[in-house]
Amino acid sequence: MPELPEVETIARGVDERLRLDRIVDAWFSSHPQPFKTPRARQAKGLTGRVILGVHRTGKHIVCELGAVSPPNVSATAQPSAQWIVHLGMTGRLLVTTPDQPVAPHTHARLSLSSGRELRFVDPRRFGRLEFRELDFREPIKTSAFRAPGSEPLTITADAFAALFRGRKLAIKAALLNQTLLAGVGNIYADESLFHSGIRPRRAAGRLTRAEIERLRLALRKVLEHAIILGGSSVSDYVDANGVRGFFQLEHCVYLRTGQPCRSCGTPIRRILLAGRGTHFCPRCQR
DNA sequence: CATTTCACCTGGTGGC
DNA sequence: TGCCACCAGGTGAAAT
Repeated sequence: MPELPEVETIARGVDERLRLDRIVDAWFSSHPQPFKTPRARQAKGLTGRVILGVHRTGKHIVCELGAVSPPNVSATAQPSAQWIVHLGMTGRLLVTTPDQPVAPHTHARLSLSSGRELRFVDPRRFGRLEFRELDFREPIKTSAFRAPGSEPLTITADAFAALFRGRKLAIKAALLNQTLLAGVGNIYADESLFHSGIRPRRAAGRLTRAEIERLRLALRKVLEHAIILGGSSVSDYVDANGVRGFFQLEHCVYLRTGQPCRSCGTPIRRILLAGRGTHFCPRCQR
């Protein structure tokens, strides 16, 4: 479900609603797959902590947590632990009231002192939940979790070009590699390649400097626009409040196989690349 | 090392 | 209606 704009939308929603709320109880499902940190350690680590703030890095949602005691209830307090949520393909993170029906495939329920709940729901169980203690002797900048790749919203032209230099793999595969760029997935890879007029199969290292810069700017623009529209709801994505996004209405190629290109009318083509459905306009993209 | 393929899961859709 | 093939927002391990 979730790429950078969807994850950003969810993180902002959870931050707005749960900042300075306190976790009073934690329940987890019996399926082992979603738990990168064992359930018992997560339950023990989370219970009693204050949520100081929630943000996104790559496709990960990071909840900054304060110490259990003393009850430091200030958003500027130093975090002592983190709860890291990766949504995989079908994960949802929802702020609910306890009386709302529990959806099938709910794997985590955090009860909060405000009376609300934070729920993690994930039918396919590709998502992951992780709990980390932070070393208080280290500055927060070095101890905080960060996704490995560069952030596509802020990367410079030189750094972006350097990612692809000498690489023989397809540009689309490079865009999906999270150790290069953090947060780009199948939708925004296809859409940004369309807007920069580049064929997905082109070798990353053979793009001209001008093409690479077009791609960087198109990618940034598409991601920023998608964040403003609350992400893409292709089938079932919703934000932390259960609200669908609207960027799917702006898709030019993704899941538009056979439909006319919005720019030239040529039918959109679908190929398989890096194991993923890949959509492009054979006329607009060279 | 770089790159490609596949397994991990459930659910929805469309053809027969 | 049922059955089956195929498709779906991701990623990490294994193979090449």
